[in-house]
Amino acid sequence: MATSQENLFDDIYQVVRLIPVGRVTNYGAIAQYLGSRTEARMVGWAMNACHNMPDVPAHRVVNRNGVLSGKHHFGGNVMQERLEEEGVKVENDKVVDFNKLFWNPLTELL
DNA sequence: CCCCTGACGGGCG
DNA sequence: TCGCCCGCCAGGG
Repeated sequence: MATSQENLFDDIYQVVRLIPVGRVTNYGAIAQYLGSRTEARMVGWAMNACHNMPDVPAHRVVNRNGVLSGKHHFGGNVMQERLEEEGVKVENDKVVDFNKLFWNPLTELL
């Protein structure tokens, strides 16, 4: 513990936890919000380690196309059902009206 | 030590 | 508008 890397991961989880219900965001937005030190891939990588963080709504994080790129990691269509349960319509593994449901930490959070 | 992959994104042709 | 390539960081073989 006390490693700067964990701090970075925790920072990513922090932002993801701030995502309101019924809203979705993309990896690049989180990375950009944290700074250039983080890249979209790193966010995804952190999400891969979020298995120890049940409070991290990783299902609300999709790619810039609004596609549930990480749904495969949730197992079956858990990610999709999770989003629909929160009021987010998902069709063809893609978030409907992703443009409207998009939550930008750089704009809405800051 | 070297190579490849990965829950991505943006730029160029 | 669609398709392809490069870049970024980290972990595994």
